[in-house]
Amino acid sequence: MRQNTSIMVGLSRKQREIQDREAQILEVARGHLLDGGYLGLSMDRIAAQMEYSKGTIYQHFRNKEEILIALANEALHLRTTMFERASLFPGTSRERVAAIGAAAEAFVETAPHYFMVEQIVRASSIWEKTSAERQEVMRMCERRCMAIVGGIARDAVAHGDLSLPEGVRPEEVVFGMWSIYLGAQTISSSSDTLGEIGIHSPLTALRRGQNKMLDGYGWRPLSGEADYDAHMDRVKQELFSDA
Amino acid sequence: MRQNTSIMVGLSRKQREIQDREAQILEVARGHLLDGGYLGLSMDRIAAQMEYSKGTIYQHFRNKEEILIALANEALHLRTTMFERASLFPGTSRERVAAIGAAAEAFVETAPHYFMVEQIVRASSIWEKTSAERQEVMRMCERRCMAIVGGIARDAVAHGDLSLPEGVRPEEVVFGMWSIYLGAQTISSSSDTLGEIGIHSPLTALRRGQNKMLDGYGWRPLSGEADYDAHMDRVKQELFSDA
Amino acid sequence: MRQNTSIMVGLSRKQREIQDREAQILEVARGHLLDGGYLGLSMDRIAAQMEYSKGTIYQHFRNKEEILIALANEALHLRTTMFERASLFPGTSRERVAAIGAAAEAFVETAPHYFMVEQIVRASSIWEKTSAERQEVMRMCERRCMAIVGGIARDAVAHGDLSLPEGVRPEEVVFGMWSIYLGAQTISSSSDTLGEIGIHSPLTALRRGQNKMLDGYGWRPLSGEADYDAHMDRVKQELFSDA
Amino acid sequence: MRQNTSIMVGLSRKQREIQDREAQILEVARGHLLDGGYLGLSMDRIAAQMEYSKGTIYQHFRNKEEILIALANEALHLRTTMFERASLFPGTSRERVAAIGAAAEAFVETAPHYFMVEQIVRASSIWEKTSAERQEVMRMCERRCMAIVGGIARDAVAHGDLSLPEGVRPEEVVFGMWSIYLGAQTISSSSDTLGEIGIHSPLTALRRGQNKMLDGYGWRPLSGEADYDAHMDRVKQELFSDA
DNA sequence: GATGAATGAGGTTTCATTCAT
DNA sequence: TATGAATGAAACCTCATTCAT
Repeated sequence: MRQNTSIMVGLSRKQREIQDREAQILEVARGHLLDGGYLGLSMDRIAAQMEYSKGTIYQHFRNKEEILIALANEALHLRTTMFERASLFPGTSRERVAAIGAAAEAFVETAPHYFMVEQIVRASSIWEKTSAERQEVMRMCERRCMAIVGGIARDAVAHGDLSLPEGVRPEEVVFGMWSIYLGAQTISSSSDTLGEIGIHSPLTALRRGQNKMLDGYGWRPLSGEADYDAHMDRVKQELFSDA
Repeated sequence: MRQNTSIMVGLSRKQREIQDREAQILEVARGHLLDGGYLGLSMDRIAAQMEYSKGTIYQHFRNKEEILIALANEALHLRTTMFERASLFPGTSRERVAAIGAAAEAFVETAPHYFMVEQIVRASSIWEKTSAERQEVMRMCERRCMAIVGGIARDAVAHGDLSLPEGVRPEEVVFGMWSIYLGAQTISSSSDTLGEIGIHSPLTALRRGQNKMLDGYGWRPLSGEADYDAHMDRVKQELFSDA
Repeated sequence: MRQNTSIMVGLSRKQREIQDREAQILEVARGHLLDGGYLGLSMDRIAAQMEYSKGTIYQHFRNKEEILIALANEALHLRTTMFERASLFPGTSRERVAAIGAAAEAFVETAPHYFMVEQIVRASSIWEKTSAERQEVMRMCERRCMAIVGGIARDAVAHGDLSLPEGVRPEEVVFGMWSIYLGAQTISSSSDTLGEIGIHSPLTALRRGQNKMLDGYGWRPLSGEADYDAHMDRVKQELFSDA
Repeated sequence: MRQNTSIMVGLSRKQREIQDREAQILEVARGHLLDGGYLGLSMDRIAAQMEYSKGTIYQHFRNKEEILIALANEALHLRTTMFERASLFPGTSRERVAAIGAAAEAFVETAPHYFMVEQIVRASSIWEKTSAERQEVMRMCERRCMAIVGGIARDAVAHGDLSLPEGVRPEEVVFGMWSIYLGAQTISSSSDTLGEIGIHSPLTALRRGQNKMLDGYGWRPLSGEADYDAHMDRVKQELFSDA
């Protein structure tokens, strides 16, 4: 998360403190966002909790939205990183998409605040106030994620694991995965009565639903049903259990 | 949309006026919500546009959140109604689920504000302020929607159109559909650069993705690929073109 | 000053109170402006002193600048009224311009805050934030003042008291008077060491300077030097001693 | 404009640098003042534009007001210099006063920022915060200007070009000129609708008004009306066209 | 029942100034 | 001597909510 560790080598204590301050602010902001949503995020509150003055906060972030965007950047950064690691997990193309799924699960589980940030940013109409350069970073990350997963799909096509009908682009398959994951995770995180309507294990449901979709597309499956779960749990365990 | 017309039979003129006013308030609120998000919703603004006083608004809704919940109720009500109509569309079980998909599409297309309301309510942490009774209405509607689509899946199982593996409940399939629709519609409505990342027709992608998933589950398909589109467009045309 | 007295007839006590509140706010604002200049004017301070809440102030004036403009309106209103009264003072045309001068003096003496308001408004770059309609009121008053004094000059020309050279419009003479009065009063109110540089009676100097200018233009003079002072003092006494 | 060049002779390089920096600060401040008024002047902004740190600025000027005063000093200095040059222009006493008028015009035209600075300093209630010694410099300059123009008037009296009535001091005539110039220039710079109220050439009006006043005082005139304009334009051309 | 003035906490933002490094 | 992070008071403004008429 502390993405600038390398830059910090060789700085004086004071300089390090300053570098850290930005990260601290974001940490606090993250907390507020988590238990208050967008409205829970307030410069006043951040300053109060940090025991810094409001002015100090403003020296790091020109306005509230910049904080939100910075958090979103961090979120996308983390997601991208996790997707990248997952995409390199050795195995068949089907195992590699599954690994991405595992990464998506791990993302929500280990960094629920970041998932929330993404949701809020998606919903808010804060884009006007935001500096163009930060916006660009966001779009870049989105493209990157798409590229990673899209690349696996293209590999699958190239290796003959997946043969798409005329006029269907690999990105479309990715869109399907993206949708089902986003939808399922949104529902899971916002509904507390899933059990009542018969969904006892959203995670199982999500995994199976997504596998069935890929099966439907004709993506060469693993040998047995249970293999998916085993594989995904292994990916989570090996790649993301520390985070 | 004036969903309570039937309730109003037998009320005095005065009582009808009151009922109407409530509907008017919600109408205005809906507009504000649409072009300003949650922050665009303000009691002052509603009162101003309605040419009623703030006090009057408060006589109908104890606080702002109540308005939001009322809107959410309307939204769910509409969705439920649309799903019900769709579920009655004659045809095979596979045609009937497809009809539900068509209803979900029509819902977003004809009532984007309601879709937005649902999103906002899902994201907000307003639940504490809300009267328990209104919350209950919301849950009821959710259950209802699930029951409708779940019913189709059970029918499919009963008719041998769909045979689920051991341990898989029909609700799980519905959860898959729900996820993919919610995810795809969320992405579509919040990202303006889908084209850039290779998704040129989100609707096509959504329909195919969902169909592939149902195929994957082994739900007896329609005879040809093109049939789905034709069928869904027909459902939208016949059932929801007026809304 | 309380320019809407007539409107207030027939209003309930409560309604009168409300009407008055606006006037009270302006009164307080006037005070702050007087001993703190533009920077001394603050919504918070007004609210504090009035023992009303900030919100209440904002219900009367959308922003700080509106208060300033309202004060400027009052100022111009008063000035216009005083000029009108002066212009009707019976006598020769030369006596009537002199009466205007007397009015200008009386204005600064009896309402120094309003003079200050005019100065501040003239200097500030607040014009963008201001509602167009209020701006128009200001321009109207300016035009009105010019018309009153210009009218006297035209009368003088018509009666043969003043014969202007080819190409000189009566408004030009008014501009001269306006300039000399504005300049002299500005200097007087902002310099506390005039004595040191040899100006022991700015008022005398102003009166004589302006008279000499009108003499220079060939405006038919009063019979003797001392007459001007006597006349102007009389005008001030008779028309403006109460204000 | 760099008024302290002469002072700088004999200083070490270091000392010169410091002197220069002070001048640079003022240059930047002048710009900000011009397009933002008093509120446009901010230590942060100055530091940012100078690429020096705020602390450094504070080493030169104890506070913001000191900067303002320094600018006012520069303004008065320039005005004094211009008046001095004008006062030395050869010719009759009437031509020399006219030359002062020309200088006053040139001042506003070539250094509108300084005119603005004078206005701001005159209006603001910043006097308490200012160091006494700087204030004294300001007063000195004011006295100096008065002395220059007053000297011309005294010369005129001495040469029999002007005979003032009993009890009228030459300074009074100067006060008249000062007033009319300050007033006319203030109006011109702050009113954008002079045309609408019949003042099409404020400069012409100002020149004539002031001439008529001096005529009224009996100051020996030039031979013809047009001579004034010609003379003043010549003074501006010869003495101030470079500035 | 309707009104809308009043409330006042809460929010964002700016800026002159200080001070440890 | 230069720096610029930190300060914190103070400004502007908004808005959900209450309550006397």
